[in-house]
Amino acid sequence: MATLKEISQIVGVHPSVISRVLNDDQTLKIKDSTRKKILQTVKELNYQPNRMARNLKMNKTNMLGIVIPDIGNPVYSDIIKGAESEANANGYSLLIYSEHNKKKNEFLKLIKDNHVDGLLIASHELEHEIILELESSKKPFVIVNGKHSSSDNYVVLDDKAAGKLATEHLIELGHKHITHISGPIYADSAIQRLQGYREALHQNNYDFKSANVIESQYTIDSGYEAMKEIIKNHTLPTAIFAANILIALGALKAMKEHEIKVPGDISIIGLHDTYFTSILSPSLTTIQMPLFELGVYSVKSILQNIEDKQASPGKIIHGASLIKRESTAEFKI
Amino acid sequence: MATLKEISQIVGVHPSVISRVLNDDQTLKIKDSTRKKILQTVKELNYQPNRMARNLKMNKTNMLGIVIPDIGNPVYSDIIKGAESEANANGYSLLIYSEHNKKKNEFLKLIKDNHVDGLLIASHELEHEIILELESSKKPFVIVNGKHSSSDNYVVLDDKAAGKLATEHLIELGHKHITHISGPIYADSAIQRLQGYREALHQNNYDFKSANVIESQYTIDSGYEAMKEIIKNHTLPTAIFAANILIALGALKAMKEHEIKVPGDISIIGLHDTYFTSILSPSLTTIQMPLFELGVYSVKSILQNIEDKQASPGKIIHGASLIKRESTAEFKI
DNA sequence: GTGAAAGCGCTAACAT
DNA sequence: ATGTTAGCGCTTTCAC
Repeated sequence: MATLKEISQIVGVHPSVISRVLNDDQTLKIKDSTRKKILQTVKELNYQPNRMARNLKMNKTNMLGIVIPDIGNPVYSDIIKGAESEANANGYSLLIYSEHNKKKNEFLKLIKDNHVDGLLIASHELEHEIILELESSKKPFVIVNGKHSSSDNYVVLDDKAAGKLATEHLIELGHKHITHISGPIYADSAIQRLQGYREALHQNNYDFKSANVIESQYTIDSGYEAMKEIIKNHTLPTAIFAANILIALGALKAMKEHEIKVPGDISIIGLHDTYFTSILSPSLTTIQMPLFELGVYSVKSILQNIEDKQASPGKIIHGASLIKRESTAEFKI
Repeated sequence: MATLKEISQIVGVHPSVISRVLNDDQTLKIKDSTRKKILQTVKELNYQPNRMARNLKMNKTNMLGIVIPDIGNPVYSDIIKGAESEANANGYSLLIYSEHNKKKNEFLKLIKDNHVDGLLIASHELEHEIILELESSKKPFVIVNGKHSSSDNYVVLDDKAAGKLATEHLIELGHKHITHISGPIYADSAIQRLQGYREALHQNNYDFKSANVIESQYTIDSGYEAMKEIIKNHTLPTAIFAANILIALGALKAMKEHEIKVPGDISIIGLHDTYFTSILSPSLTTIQMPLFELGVYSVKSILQNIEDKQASPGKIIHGASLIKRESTAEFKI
């Protein structure tokens, strides 16, 4: 790879001039002929500025990091796509840091050793000390899809509205016994979705019964276990609102094993839509969330923070829409 | 963030000594007391060597890149997990470069500007000139899950064996009319899988008919179109071997729309297993491929190349196994 | 046992 | 209109 020095020797001009030409330095006065010559040799030698040198000099890597629990989770791939698209549009690239298989909180190194200029954190288990460390690092960060008591740097979805929408859909279909398989209660998203469920019940003069809420992780396995518990311990509900797509998949699996017909015996609606929900049999009714936009806005927020040196306040990305498919049907006695 | 210089001032020793202590320089002779003092202040100040400076000095980023067509594709997430795991085990991190939404061949920049020390390329559309550019860059690269006529740096799966296994399964179930929805014929994986299909037919004294092969992209939409074409133009087969999981999903969708029962009317087997195949109704019979191992080996190969300065030859990762589920059944008249 | 010096490739402020 | 200089933070070779 050619260096600035090499180019300068060929063109017969000082390296710094080349640098200024390539970086569009407006204050630079230069003859058109030399500029041409420079640009031509740069092109001929296929010159590419050395990123490592540039980074060191400018104290900037033009990389953003995104910390996610698991790269295989379809919810995150949509967030990533949004984040990546916005990052690229601004000359940044996105380093995806998947936490499965890593030591806890190891992601802090990304910031501490200047690997990235800013960090999106889409991980729900964030301890207070971690936030403190992040803040002391002076690098911008934003908590994506979750809140934390000790930080205002967050971007979330309107999970409450989504939970309400899901529950209202089941109510409109005439269901009286609606069970909610919630996410883990330490996650703000789970709390909000549960809250939406409660509000919908309340506004329709339904009693909220805590026995109708089963807590689960946001995983297939955990959703499966939750559904088995519902089947074992309770009188069967006629409808289920699963707080997450993976939970819904797990619940479907359990129902299939127990030969519970969907939607004949039980209707089910899941939160988050993904590319295969329409292919399931029955196809799954879902609440679609603006995950791409969540990623986009999170990056916007970080970039603004990088420029302004001050964090933007917490933000909610609205927009949750019902996608009615086959897994929910009218309640019939 | 503290720098070496700052530490050195506190400890009262030259920066270079600190560097040598931290990098375990065996030739360094130093008093135990000063070493202790150094390590202690390093810890107290939470010192982290500046990655950008280190990169420049050592001409090395300790990053590997992986170029994939689409981050949402479950096939790639397993490869990524394997690659990441092996990279991390060797002190490298993995930069995921998803090509959706990017200019073609833009990934070359990753290498040219020294962003990464080596590149895994899991993209099927690789032109000859790109290979040339890669080779002229002198950085290690490996083509993952695909071959290319002009390079020996590849790691592939045993796609032929997988295609054979899938087809044999259908033959054993008594099917006579087996249609193959193949991948795009410019992809080596598609050619190999088709070859496996042919071999299985041949060894069982079945005629190979080109009319029984429909070409598709490795996407849901394309698989859907391919299946619709089969339904429209041909006498229906009794079994289908889909060259890829997404193709299988698309085919399932088309069959569902046309009220074709699986496996009652048509049996279907897909290549690649993923987390939700068992949850589909009917659950999908698949050929599971060692994708994680593919990722692991690809990184091993790159790292060896970085050390030895010479590429390892092409390699096939064996291991394709049938996972029998509900979507395939015995042929009954 | 420790220090000094050089330099990776680039950019930015200041000279000429 | 172009050149000079300094320095980002680190590692490495050599000197004492």
